[in-house]
Amino acid sequence: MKKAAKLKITEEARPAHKPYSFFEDVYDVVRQIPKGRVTSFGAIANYLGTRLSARMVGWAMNGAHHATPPVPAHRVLNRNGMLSGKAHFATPTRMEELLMKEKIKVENDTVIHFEKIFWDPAKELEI
DNA sequence: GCATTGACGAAGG
DNA sequence: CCCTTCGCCAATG
Repeated sequence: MKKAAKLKITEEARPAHKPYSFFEDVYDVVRQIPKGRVTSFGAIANYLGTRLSARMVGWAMNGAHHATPPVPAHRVLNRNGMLSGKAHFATPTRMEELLMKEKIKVENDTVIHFEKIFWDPAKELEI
């Protein structure tokens, strides 16, 4: 489901009690990341058609905490496979722990074999 | 309403 | 190869 999220943002605005559709799109993609796999902000942004707005994906994750159903934000890393958002979790080690549970090895705040378990929505999901 | 700030990323020096 | 700058755009002061 590739849609003009960018346009919907400005159009639908946000009802406050409801998140931006762009955010929902991000959440939707993140929720579809297979267990044991990870992706990057850029990949998601690219899938949504806003390749140059990877920051927005990160910003979207800000609301992922109170999003329902829950969003596995720990599977989203920066392009280097680093746990850039671990500071935003309940505890600084929460993100790493969640990844470890999925057999994903983390070392020095970076996912090992990142390219190997990388999951590109634009490629794996729909095109 | 302008300025600053990001869970980013690519390009330039 | 490391560091800086710039683009992107919503949110916040």
